[in-house]
Amino acid sequence: EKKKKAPARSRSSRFRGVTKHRRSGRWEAHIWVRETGKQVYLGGYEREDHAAEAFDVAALKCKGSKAKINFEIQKYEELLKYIHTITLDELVMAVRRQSQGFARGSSKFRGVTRHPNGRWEARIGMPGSKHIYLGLFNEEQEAARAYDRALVKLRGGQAATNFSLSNYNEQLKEYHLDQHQGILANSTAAKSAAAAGAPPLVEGRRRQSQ
DNA sequence: TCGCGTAGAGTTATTGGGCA
DNA sequence: TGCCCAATAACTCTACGCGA
Repeated sequence: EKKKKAPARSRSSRFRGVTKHRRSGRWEAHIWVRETGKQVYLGGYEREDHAAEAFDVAALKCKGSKAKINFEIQKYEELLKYIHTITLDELVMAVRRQSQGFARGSSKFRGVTRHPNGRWEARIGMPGSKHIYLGLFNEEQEAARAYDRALVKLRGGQAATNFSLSNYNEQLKEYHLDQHQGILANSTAAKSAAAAGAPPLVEGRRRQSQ
């Protein structure tokens, strides 16, 4: 659980929905989506006005022509026709693709990077700037699948995989098994048994992991 | 060539100020 | 008072490069 204190706010940009990134110094656009109750990231930009435009487009999709935007609505007349034909998610992805941030990465898959030797390296990030190395692959897709499998094992249904989650039923089962065993291992009974020198409730699993 | 460490950047989650 | 939104901390991903 994160506990933070935010200092007194002062707007970093003259544009609505635009903020300056603390570390990179680049401009980012965000919008609050009432339907989901969540803030949506719209991408990182070199120019403040480009970020403002990204916000405007998303605001027009969310709130229609009544939205409070940074520029004149006439600027988006052509875009408005297109905006109505797609979902908010699609719009957000399209906007992000146009941001500089989306261009990072030599692979089109998450968790996959190109090694200097031309092969594809898969690795998965862990809290505390740690990473799990998953291996080198000749095919980009292979590396992406390796990443997906590892991610599903770690996060289950919450994993943001490259391919459909239905491809990873085995890993999902393993994840649920781990969750269940974790609950057992953390239970009061298990703790008191462990304190008394009793063997763990899930010995088979422990042996497997060693 | 492989495996890994690390810095820097992108993304998400959370907090709290401000306004209706 | 509650919601919207800006700010920012934390997390995650990727590029780069180095040693085995």
